[in-house]
Amino acid sequence: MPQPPAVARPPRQKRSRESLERALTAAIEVIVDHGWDGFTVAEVSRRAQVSVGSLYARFGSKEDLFIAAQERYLHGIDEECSAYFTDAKWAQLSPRETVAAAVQGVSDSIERHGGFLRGLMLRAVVDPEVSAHGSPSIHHLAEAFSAVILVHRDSIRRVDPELAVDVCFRMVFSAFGRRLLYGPVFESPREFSWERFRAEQTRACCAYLLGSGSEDPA
Amino acid sequence: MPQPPAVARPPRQKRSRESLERALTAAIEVIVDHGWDGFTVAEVSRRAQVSVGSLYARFGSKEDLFIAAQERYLHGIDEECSAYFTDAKWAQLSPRETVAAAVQGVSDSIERHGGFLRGLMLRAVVDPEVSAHGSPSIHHLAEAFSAVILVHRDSIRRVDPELAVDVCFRMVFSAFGRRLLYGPVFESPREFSWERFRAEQTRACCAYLLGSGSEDPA
Amino acid sequence: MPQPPAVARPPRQKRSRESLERALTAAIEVIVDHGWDGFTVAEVSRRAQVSVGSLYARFGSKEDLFIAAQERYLHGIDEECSAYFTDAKWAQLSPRETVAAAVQGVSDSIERHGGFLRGLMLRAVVDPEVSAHGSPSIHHLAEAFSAVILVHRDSIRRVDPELAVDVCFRMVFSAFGRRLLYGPVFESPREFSWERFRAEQTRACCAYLLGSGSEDPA
Amino acid sequence: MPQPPAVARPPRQKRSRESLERALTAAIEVIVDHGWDGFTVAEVSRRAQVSVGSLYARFGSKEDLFIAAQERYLHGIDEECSAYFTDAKWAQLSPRETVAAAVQGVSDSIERHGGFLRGLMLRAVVDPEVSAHGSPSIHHLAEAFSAVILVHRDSIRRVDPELAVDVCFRMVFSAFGRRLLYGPVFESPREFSWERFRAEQTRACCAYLLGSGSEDPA
DNA sequence: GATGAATGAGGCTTCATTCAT
DNA sequence: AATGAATGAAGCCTCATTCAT
Repeated sequence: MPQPPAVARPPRQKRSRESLERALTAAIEVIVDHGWDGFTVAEVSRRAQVSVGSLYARFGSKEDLFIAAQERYLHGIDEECSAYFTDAKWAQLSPRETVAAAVQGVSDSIERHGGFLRGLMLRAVVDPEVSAHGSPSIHHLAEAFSAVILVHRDSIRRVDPELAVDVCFRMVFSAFGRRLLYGPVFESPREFSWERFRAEQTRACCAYLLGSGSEDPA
Repeated sequence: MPQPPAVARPPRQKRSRESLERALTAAIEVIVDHGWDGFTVAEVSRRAQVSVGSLYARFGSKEDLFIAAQERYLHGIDEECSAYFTDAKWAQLSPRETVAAAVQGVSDSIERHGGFLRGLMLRAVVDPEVSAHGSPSIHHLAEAFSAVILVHRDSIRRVDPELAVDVCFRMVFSAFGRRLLYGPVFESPREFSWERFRAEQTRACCAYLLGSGSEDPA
Repeated sequence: MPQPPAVARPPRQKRSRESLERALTAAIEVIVDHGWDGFTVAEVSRRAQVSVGSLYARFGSKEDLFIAAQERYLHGIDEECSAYFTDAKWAQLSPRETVAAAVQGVSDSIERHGGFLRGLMLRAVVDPEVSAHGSPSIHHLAEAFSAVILVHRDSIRRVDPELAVDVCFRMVFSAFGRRLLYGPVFESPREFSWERFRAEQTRACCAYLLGSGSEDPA
Repeated sequence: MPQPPAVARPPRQKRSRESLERALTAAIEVIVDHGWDGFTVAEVSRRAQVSVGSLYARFGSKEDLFIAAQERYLHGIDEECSAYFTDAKWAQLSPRETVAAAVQGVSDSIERHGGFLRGLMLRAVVDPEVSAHGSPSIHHLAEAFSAVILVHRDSIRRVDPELAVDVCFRMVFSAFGRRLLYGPVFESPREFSWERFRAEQTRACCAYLLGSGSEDPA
């Protein structure tokens, strides 16, 4: 599982730790509320009640501040993800139910953290550091997703089940990520609710992984 | 099919048409080479050998210049897309081959125009005008994709074949679009070639649409 | 009386004269509608349906265009003024009535042409050419104002009646001019209607020129 | 009496207060030396030895900088005005002398601050904020002018002495303001010294307010 | 360490004027 | 002569980063 932030210079005193705390919280809020375009050092300073100078003392640059906020935020997601995917419930699910629940885990996570993820994904396109620091959390999610499904490895009708599950994860993650950034009618005028979209993704994954029997009840 | 650019004020004289041409070409180049961040009015002016004033005479604002470049570029893609999807070859393909070729059409288009599309997609997240002007071309592609596959409607084992094909398009487009923006190992450390990725997308679509028989030859 | 425009290069052909005509009319309209800030060469060109090049061919610079428009406009005012102040009616008026009518003449003229005069006065502060070209018309008005009042020279209880009348004109012109530019409550919060203001100006002039007997009926 | 500037964000440190000081001083100088047209942010920055960014940190916009300079300047005038009109001398003056001194107070103030007032008045025509922020100081002057004269209310032969005095103030202020902006021969070719002009204004006011006895000693 | 004022490069846009057609 | 496209200097403003206190 990804580790806590390593970017910021570690603070020694309590007061310092608190203001670092506020800085990260504020940075996240700014991203959520105003997106990357509204993410200015001055705005974070104002919200965090931490001086610009301190921010630079701690983070070195705007980019690093962003990355630290990102790590902080993703750390939270990681824990959520771990909690979701290590629950006891999984043991009792059928392959099909497992896929459904796994897809739902990914979908929910993206939907719930949409505000921040928008800013993050936008930035990751352009800034390799952001991309590099964001990747592990997604890998972690991918890993968890794969693990629960691969429990049913025998039901997977693919030569390379690991690969197949990986492909599923990519499909699902891409589809929801895209929807998050561009809305439901960017690629196609047909509108879907988030739930319906998830249901279809699930069906597609089942069909791909589990093969026959996944057709609609005709 | 989407229409040619309507954003720029039409020039009257030949010299003028040439410089408009240069402006659009330069704008596209700048986006390809330096992305949105490098897309400054001054830079386009320099590359196009067209004065800033002329750009504003023609496009009114930086945003409009971007959109005009976008329309110009997408118009080219639209034509490519139309050419690809209206070819005679389609008549002779099996459902499975049809899906494969359709996926490949989308995949190739995205790969070939990756440079520009990166800038465009990045911008579409934030600027609703860009999004609105970009959408039709993707809808056009979606339509073409759907049309060729729906020829084999009878082979589709879904209650709502139109919807199913739409979902496929979204999956494929999202997956390739994402890979374009973030590279092959962003979501998962497992590396894929573009071709392999396409092959798996195809399998997934076949499984989802065509049902049994789509398993790997075990 | 001031002469017609001498600034613009005289046109030879009819078509030319017409477009020069349109240019001047348009220039005036622009000043009236959008003030000096909206007075751009491009805007005049658009309204006049005369190319920018032609405007420059004719007027040499934006400043000269403005001055030509000014002369054209003021020429009209001059004629109005002449008409007003040479009417037969004056012969039958008492000194007091004469002052009242003269003040009204000035007041009406300023009010009626307020739209253009605002732009003109604003410009005259800053541009000596504009000031120099505008002056004669006001001098003309001053002259007419003085002339009708000086008919009653014997009633004027001042050592230097010419000077006294001149002072009156300045007072009246300044007061109305100022009101035109700044509105009724700029100098003092007490509001006046334009008519009331004129009435008081008249009283002041009468008091100053004609002396005792000008008090309010106590 | 109008209050000191409230527009600029208050500085916390000494260095800061000094540079704010320099900014305002420089802004005023620029207006005096080059008028509104020369009042550019860059020029103020240069003169004040204060960076553009600092100006914006403090004033938010060019307009606000102008208004802050205006408030600063007018505050000085207000104090001068208060000093002049609350002096003990007034108690000993006759009505006629009082009017003369009051007119002189207005006249001197306008003459002394001509440089700045030109820029200010020019701007007030076009910018309602400037107008609104300038008005109170003139109202203050009007109030002082009225107060000293209304001490002699019994000598004023007008039904409404307050109104009459107000009218006088407007006449005087307009006349001097106009002369300031346009010079002595704009309305009439007859040249006057500033003093002579003031003398006549005084006579006119006396005649209007005090009635008979104001004739020139024939 | 912490603060927040100061810096100034760099971005967008306007518009008077010129000049090729 | 007439046209209107082209030019580019100049203006306003933002914001990442530095640095005096």
